[in-house]
Amino acid sequence: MAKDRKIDMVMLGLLSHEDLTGYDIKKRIDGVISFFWKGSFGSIYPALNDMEKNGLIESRTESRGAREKILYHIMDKGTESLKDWLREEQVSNDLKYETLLKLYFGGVEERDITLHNIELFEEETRRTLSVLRIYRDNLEKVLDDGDHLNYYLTVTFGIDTYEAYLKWCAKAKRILEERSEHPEK
Amino acid sequence: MAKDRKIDMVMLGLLSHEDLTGYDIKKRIDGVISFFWKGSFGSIYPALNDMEKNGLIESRTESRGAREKILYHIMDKGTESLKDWLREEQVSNDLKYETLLKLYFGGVEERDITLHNIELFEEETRRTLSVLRIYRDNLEKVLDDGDHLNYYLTVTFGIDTYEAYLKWCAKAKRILEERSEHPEK
DNA sequence: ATCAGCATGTAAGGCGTTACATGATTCA
DNA sequence: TGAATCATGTAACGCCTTACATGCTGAT
Repeated sequence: MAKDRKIDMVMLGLLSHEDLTGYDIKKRIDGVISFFWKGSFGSIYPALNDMEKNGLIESRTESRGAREKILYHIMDKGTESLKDWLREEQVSNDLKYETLLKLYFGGVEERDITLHNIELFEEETRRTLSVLRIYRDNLEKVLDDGDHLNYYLTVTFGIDTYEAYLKWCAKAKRILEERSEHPEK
Repeated sequence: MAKDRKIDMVMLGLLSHEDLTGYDIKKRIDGVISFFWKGSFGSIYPALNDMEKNGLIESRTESRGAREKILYHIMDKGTESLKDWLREEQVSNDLKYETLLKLYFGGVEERDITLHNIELFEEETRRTLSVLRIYRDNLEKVLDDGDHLNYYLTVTFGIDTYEAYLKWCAKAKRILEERSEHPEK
């Protein structure tokens, strides 16, 4: 029955640094975090309400003109909950690579299709990689701050794995092309 | 409203080679496939029924003694559906790395915790890697067959990225340890 | 005999997405 | 004045997991 909603941890993590609105949280998640975790308004707002009911966070309303916004602040119980999660041994890295599914079952179609799908993946990887490198360059300047080191390591994880993806793409394309030119009987 | 249940494609992909029971499918998914896609009985059996209703697959009952098993066979409509999916440009690679979430927000806890979490990830990666290498060694012997090439490329993707993970782990641990010994005030 | 593995399912519930609904503000 | 962005939410629905329920078979 253990509640297992990781979006709560994402939000507590963000709120441990500053007070934010649901909308702010969404924007933050759409940044670097989206590389390894995603979240929509439909999951953010209900989760914020739940967490407030459970005393993990607290809200206050601020108005600028007629417009109101709801800022959330983390409570001690929220910080504890975040720390407990960090200390849990068990993690689930749930990876759903549709690209690999298509690669694995690509044998039912012509080899060109597989090649094309790899190229699509390659382009997408290249795009993400260039974004991650910008994040890294910015983080490198402020590595002295404790939190920034964590951010930096996370971003380099992304860069290193995406570079490995690109190397694999080159190799896979070469193998597929070789086999197309010199098909075994 | 487009049905987007990828487990259908996994099952059609498996059934495109041989007739299988739901139980067989589960076993296959728990093999190499589990590295990039997962499936439980609770998702497999209902999906098989849906696909039969939609004419993508067909079932027949075989009995051995008093025991019955339901074997599924792919129909032309199923093969077409599989091929259409392979030709679709749009893919979603949905990666949820809880490890990276903990790394990113690890700044609220002591550095030891982050280090420990990296070590847990490293061990897990090492375990998976050794399994993937066994798959690769077996596939290398039968590369002449068309489908095996696809399986081989998929497995090498896993190996290459997992090796990159390990390299990153070593680097990250070194950086964290350096910073702990010579902390910047 | 007993236990692991074969074999098929259902029920409850959690998590999440997309689309919808609403309205204010800012900037070109 | 119109579009983009700020801002908060709900409703419907889809997908999946876990746990439960059941019973056969083969090997030790």
